[in-house]
Amino acid sequence: MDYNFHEIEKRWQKYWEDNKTFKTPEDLTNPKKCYILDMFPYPSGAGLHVGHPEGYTATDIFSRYKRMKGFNVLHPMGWDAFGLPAEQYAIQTGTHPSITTKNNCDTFRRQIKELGLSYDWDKEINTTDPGYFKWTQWIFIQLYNTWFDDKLQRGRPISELKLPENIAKPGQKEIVKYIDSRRLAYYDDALVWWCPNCRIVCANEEVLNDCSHEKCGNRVEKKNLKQWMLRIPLYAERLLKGIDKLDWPEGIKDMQRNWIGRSTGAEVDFKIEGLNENLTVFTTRPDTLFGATYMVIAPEHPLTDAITTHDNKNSVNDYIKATSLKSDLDRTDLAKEKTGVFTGRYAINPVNKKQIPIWVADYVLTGYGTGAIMAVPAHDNRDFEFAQKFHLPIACIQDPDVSDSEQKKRILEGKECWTEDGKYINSSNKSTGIDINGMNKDAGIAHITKWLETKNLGTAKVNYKLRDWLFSRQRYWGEPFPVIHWEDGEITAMNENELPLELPKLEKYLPGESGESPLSNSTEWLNIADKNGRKGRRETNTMPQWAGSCWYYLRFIDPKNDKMIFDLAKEKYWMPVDLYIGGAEHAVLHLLYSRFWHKVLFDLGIVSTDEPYQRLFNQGMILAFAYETESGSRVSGDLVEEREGKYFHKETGDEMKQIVAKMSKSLKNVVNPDDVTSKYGADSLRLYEMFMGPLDVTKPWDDKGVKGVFGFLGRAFRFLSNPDNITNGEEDGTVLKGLHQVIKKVEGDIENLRFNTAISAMMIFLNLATKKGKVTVDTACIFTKVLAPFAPHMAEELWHLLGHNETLSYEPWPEFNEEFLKEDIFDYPVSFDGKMRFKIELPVNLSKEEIIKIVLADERAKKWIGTATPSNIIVVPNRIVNIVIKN
RNA sequence: GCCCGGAUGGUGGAAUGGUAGACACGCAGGACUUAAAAUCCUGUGGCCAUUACGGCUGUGAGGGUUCAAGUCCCUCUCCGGGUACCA
Repeated sequence: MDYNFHEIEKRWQKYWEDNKTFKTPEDLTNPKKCYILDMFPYPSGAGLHVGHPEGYTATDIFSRYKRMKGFNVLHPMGWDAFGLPAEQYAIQTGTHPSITTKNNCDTFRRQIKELGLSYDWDKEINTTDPGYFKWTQWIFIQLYNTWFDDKLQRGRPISELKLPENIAKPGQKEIVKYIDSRRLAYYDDALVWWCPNCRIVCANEEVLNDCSHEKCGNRVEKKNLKQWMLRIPLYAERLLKGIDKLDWPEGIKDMQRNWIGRSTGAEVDFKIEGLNENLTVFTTRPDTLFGATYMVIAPEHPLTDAITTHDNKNSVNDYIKATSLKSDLDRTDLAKEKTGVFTGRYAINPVNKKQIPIWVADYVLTGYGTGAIMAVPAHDNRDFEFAQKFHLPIACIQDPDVSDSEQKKRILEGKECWTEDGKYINSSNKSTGIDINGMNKDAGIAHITKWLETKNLGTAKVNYKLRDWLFSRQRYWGEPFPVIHWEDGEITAMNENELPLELPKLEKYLPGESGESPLSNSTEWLNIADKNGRKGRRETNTMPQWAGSCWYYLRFIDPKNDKMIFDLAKEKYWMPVDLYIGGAEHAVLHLLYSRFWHKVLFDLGIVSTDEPYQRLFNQGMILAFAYETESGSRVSGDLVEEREGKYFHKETGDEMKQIVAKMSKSLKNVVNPDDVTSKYGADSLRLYEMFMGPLDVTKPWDDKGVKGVFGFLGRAFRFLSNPDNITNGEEDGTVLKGLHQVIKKVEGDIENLRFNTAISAMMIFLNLATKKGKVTVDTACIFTKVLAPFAPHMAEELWHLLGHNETLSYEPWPEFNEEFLKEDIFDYPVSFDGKMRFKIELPVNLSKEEIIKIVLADERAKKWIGTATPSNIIVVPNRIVNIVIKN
């Protein structure tokens, strides 16, 4: 029978839909549950990309396999549908983003259904649906009403926050200020990039190196806007510790650890000459205080103005202005030369009372530590570079552990920087009574930190790179904040029963005059009054796209619940997510934000687990072939033709080099899954994407490769659908062995997400079976079940042809029998000095001595040994024999 | 600069420290066909032989550990991704 995939796939997709085959079980008593989650897509206007089905197929195989293993499976899909493109389309055409979004979701849903993915469509969610974002807003209110108890290391309701006496006395204003300073969500000024031409706030990535806006080319500037911020650093320690328990790729765990960036050190107070203020720095190397020869503060440091002396005001102000125009990329480029200006003022180094100058430089950032550093040029590369440029003193205080005497001399003279360990020198002072000379780094750090603490000059301190999360956007197409700004300055969160706060319909989607979002144009929506006539204004910022994706996995559990965020019993049953697959681009931001929200919800008793995603896997990007000329310029794919394995430019005739690059419109190398399914079918697309290589590596798409798996599916179908090939009675020994090998291999590979080798094992079995020409009904049924998670449409069809009336989606997964896998004979490779020379078949149960005896008696062994005497013979049972001759 | 990956035939890739190149693509030859497509069969890392189911060589480069290294360790080169000069 021909492999008519069009007909087969259509029929079974309809069957699954009509019968709701993949409906999530309601029975919560089955102890075996598996929650399998994809990173839900942003439904872009371009439709599905071949990158989407890669992860979706992987989770689908896993889901189908787990159902056959008797698990209750939750496998949902939805849309992360707030976002910029729909808003920009609205600005251009006036089409409401909800219309664009709906159309895009319809396309995505159709395309996904055509891939035969076993989602429970009753669980579909959409982040732009008021029934969904009602609860996103609700979570925001929870964050707003939560503070972090440092002692207990957990979030607690704001009502449980005790007021210190000195706060309670002065009055209501002080109390509000104090409480606001402890909330996880707060409202404050923050700097953002602003394009005066487009009247719009720009993301970092939209700002080019020369500070121009990539869309219009005009110069952008920094602007202070009121923004909502989330205090994620309070959870830094919890987020860091939680990583250890997770079954995630080590590389991703490392990236999260580095992002949180815990470092231990000390805060040290420096007296400022002529000011009644201290300059506090954070340092990981308090041991190098004796080498601190100057200080640097960030241009934005709150004391910059006070510190700068009259004579230096102009140069410092000019410098601050210049810095504000630099892009982050510019400022953080290490290759760029260091810049800075002297403030005219000095601080006093607490360990030796020496006067050291205070400079302003943009290599010190205001967001990290205290925004000020003590500079130790002899032992820090950046400080060294800066000191050399501005001729600041360099004092070496460590005798370096180097053998090269020339290098040692240079370091001791302050002509080279030394950042490794060494015994301290020049590190004692009689008046302060401190002496660490002769000590090594660890002892030095401990000693000085203790000294600072006893003298009240500093404290041991843990610092994190993780910064407060800027949580608002000046956009229309996002979740409105459920808060009201009252005319008297009070900010209140809306009541739960007033949610959701929906977006108003607008005539125009252009942003407001002063950088406010388009929502500021909707006066009717914007202005409200309370029952006492107090006037208030709604928040015009909206939430970032992260908001909806931070918690969507929770809503999938109970998406239609309009009374609660979800049913608690259902949450308890399904959480945590057992397998989460998506792109590595979310390694830090989404996954960290989401863990943060989850931990807050856990602290508030809303969710039952401390972590949301137990097992995570990142799929690799799918690239495509592209072509470039000898000089390296890339050429659109439709201008290139292949002749005899080489590639030529259609117009110039030049030979082109085939390279691998990201799919892009400009290279015309985007592969559309619809084209593949119409030509080869969904099962072939699924199988190819899994057969291309390991799931986690980036790999190039090759249309020719689809033919390979298409051929395999065709052979399998033609062989198994032909009754002449299916027999009754006993199965042949080699076929039976091959069958149990493939069951075992596929099972292990699915558990470890190694689908490429699982597919190759199935190919090997099919090659074996077709060579034999006949298999029994049992064998055919078992192989069909093994194939089912990968090529579900064809498997259902074969299952039906083999005489079954029900779907095989819930048929028990076949069990392999070790008995059939046992070997009597092993073909030993015999190697000499590690090089394999010949093979010899031996019974598996021979002793090492017997094996040596037989091997040495073999003519081929005699030839290789010659006149030499083997010095050693290694026998690894059922693996190898190695005869050592040399020496 | 720093962090995380990676480098194996013409191509995608396989290989618990134990036979390098499974499986597939491509290519070559053959069968079927008037022909082509489809399908099936055979071969296929390179070099030397082809009298031998012979030899030599081979996993980015160079060292090391080991009876044995694609795999472990060190140094280097190149490529991909991330990036916030983190004091």
